[in-house]
Amino acid sequence: LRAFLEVIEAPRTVAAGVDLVRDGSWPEVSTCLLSGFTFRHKHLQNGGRQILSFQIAGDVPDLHSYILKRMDHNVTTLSACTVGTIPHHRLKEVTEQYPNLTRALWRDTMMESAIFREWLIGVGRRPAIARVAHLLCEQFYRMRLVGLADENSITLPITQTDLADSLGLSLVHANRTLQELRGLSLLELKSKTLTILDWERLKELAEFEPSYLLFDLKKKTR
Amino acid sequence: LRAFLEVIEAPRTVAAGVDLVRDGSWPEVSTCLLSGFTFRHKHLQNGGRQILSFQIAGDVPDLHSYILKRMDHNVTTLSACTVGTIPHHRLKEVTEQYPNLTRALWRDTMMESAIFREWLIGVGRRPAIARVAHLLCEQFYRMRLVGLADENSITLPITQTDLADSLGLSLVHANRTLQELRGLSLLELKSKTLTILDWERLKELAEFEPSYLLFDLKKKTR
DNA sequence: CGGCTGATTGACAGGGCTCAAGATAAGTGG
DNA sequence: CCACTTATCTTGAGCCCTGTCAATCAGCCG
Repeated sequence: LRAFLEVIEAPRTVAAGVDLVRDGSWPEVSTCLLSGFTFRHKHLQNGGRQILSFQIAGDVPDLHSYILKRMDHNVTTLSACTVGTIPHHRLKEVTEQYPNLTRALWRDTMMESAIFREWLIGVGRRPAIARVAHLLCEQFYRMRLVGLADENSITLPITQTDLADSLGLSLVHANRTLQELRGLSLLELKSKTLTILDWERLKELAEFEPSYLLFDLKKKTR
Repeated sequence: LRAFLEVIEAPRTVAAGVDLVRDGSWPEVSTCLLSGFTFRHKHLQNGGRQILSFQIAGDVPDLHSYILKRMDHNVTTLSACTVGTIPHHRLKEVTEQYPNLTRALWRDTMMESAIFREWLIGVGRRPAIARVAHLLCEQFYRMRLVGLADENSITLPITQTDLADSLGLSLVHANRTLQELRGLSLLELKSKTLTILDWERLKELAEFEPSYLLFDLKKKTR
């Protein structure tokens, strides 16, 4: 871990809405997100956009450019962020030296893969309300895991447009679905803050089963 | 690579429709698919099923149980298969010894991740016909890459039910969409064989851009 | 020749989309 | 701190893509 921290160069701040990496590019460095939010997304020919995932502090949103070389989507800041740069050649050095570090990064890739699978399940088979609920559960849970949550709320600078583009919904429908969740007194999402009002019922509605976010823990929390 | 092949134990044949690994289990071994087809999938409470990906010869469908320990979905044979077993402890030995092998496996994980992203884009933002077309393009292309394709056809033992569950469609709609593609003379899918009739038009309809399936190739084929 | 699994069809309903305006909130320059 | 601009959020209306329900056909196998 120490070795990994060593290869992070030059932390800098970036404003919201800035592309960190572009679709189709061949980066020589990866980026470690130290604070703030970023998201991956891709634009389609028909003008649509699909958001693929959100990253929080500690994530390396474009780690895969180290392995796959070519970016197949964009990474953009959702809020103002602090990011550090990791040159690929340095990454190569430390991963060859520390197999444990490699395994940790690989695990990170695996967990992200698990999140993709969960999203796919949602977009493919869950009705809109469960989809929205699930995404918000996931976000809350992940941030709680790394200590970025208050008792029952998190900072979440996601607009309804972003939500819609993440879940394969239209903006209008995302809005109405959110209103429905609000009407059920399950949660509140306004001014960049998500507040969970009834975790148990929300979890049930979303069919949220957080084990995919945990690593090697036979015991589940909450 | 040689080291990797060494750790594959006891190849055996498995009939179609058999679960290789179950959701929620904690396997001690992974499986290498030597011939045939498998797929990952997960069942939902409401009776629905989402297929997450298909594997072909050479893939390790449950590699991630080595890293994440717990399976968060099932892996089932789609056809009769030959599979080899890889004990996790052996995998640990060789990956610690050969960083290049680790990188190759990691890359495999990354590429699968890229495929998940592509599926997510499809299910989230593409209309049914493009979704079906895209999946079939992908399957054809991948099999061609590893030499499992004829000039313009591949063996593909996918039922329409499977197709529907992969793409977040209903069986009925999958059927009609397939008929539409057939009507456009773009492809043919019957008796476990997919035949591409007009690759260019199909590719265009699907917005299929195969670069996400390639590794470190600046030049694209076809 | 029954018994299955898989493919098709028809009819009908509904969840979610599109179009089009407004209403709010947030951000900015002066 | 205000006027103005822009981003976000809401609403209403109408329709269409896709789902559900229910049968009917077709192919394969013992």
